[in-house]
Amino acid sequence: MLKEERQHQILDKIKLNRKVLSSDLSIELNVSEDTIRRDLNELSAKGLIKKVHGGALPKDSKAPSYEERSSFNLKEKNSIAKKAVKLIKDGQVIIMSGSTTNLQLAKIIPSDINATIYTYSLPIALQLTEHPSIEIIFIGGKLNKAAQVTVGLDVVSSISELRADLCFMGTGGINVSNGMTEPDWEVSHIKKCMISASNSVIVLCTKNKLNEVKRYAVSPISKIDTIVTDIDPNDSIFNDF
Amino acid sequence: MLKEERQHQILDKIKLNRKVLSSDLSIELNVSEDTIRRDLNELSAKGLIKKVHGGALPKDSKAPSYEERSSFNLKEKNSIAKKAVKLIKDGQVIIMSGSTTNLQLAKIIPSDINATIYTYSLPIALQLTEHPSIEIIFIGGKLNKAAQVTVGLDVVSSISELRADLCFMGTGGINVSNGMTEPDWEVSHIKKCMISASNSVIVLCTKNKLNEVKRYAVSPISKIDTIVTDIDPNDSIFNDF
DNA sequence: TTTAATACACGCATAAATACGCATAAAAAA
DNA sequence: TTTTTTATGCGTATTTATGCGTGTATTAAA
Repeated sequence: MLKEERQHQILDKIKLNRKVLSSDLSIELNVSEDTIRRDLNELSAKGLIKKVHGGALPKDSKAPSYEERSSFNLKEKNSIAKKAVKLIKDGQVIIMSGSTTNLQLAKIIPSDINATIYTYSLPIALQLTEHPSIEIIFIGGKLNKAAQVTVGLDVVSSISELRADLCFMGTGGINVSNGMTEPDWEVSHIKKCMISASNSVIVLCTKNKLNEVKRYAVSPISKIDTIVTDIDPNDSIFNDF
Repeated sequence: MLKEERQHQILDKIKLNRKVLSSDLSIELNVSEDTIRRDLNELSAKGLIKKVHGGALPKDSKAPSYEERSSFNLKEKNSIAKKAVKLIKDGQVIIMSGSTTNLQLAKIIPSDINATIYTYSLPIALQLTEHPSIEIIFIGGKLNKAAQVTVGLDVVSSISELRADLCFMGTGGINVSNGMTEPDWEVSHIKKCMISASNSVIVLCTKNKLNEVKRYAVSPISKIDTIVTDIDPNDSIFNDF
């Protein structure tokens, strides 16, 4: 039996039984436990399963939880948020997409600011409940558990009916020729709506997203009014822009 | 049984019963208490549970402000939630109002239950994102910061368009002659909608709410299918019902 | 407070699982 | 073909998981 074939069977079995033992597999597939272990280690390295002592389990389906991601690059995100918050003027209507950078922004909005904020992100809405004067409108729909944001047609149609002064959004990637891009189709669609609903579009973007290109286009660079980043303004990376 | 498997079962049991004893687990999982203790210590080191003398408790991870309110009458609320969770059948469509008792309920829904849950409460939705299989639909609208729920016309009209099997709701007060009542006009209106959208209405109600009467009527007792409380079924308080 | 009963941490022993080096077999490339 | 790479199995040293005994800490009862 080919190695690849065998590994495929292992994956199937894990999917079916939610657990496998190296000892069982060794007998079942007529190879030594050593070989099984090597298989499991490879599959684990590819992130397809979770190797444990004695066998393997299905990989924790949840992509790195929201909490974990929010601590990654926290310093940069905070510095971006600090710059972005200055763009908020009293009395504005604002749409915020769900990103950890936006969450940082929500945390630091000065308490004397009055504004109406539309969002479809659970953590951002929850954060904003601590602000004394901001009016929060939550955009309902089907919840994406991993990202803790609502998605789907309801969200799209709700946003289409809005009119906002500002819109803060995170991004999957951005560069000069492709503009803003997202890895998820639904999100890309929602962001298109956000852009057409807003007078001014502000993209919050950490260094690592710059010059990244994802699968689905959101908007050409020309439609973006402001990009806030954590990069030195003299950096050569800006030559293109 | 694999170590990881066992630890996962321990976590499930803590989630369900809000407490476990090392001695019980030892018998139940067929390992020595020593092993159980080592498991509990590991889970505790990972921050997943709180180890105490004799066993372990769930680790509470919510913001302290909300926590304070939740912890009032927590014991009673939890006992109500345990009874109520048994009423959930696989595949049902459920509406949940925003109350701390409902939040307790959301925490202990067994992970093998499949259901679609509509809610307009931020904490409940956030809690449900940790459930592996439940589909969550968040009902959008203007946010009430204190209660962390959406309110207003949007909510009313969204709920009116629904059809649900079950509806779990907290209440401001309930008695025989006035039925269910609420101190807030908007909330009373939303709850009326919930009732007409659901085939079966379940009211979760702590002792102190019984025989209370608030300003705005929601529903006569006749429209309520089930009341779950923390009171002894022989209590004289039930004579009227 | 003193005392008895549990629950606990620690060290050790054991068995199972694992990693590593090496030899060989199988497959692919030259 | 020969050479090179890859996959596999085996022996051995190491690591991990677990249970048990002992002394200590914690809790509850007297």
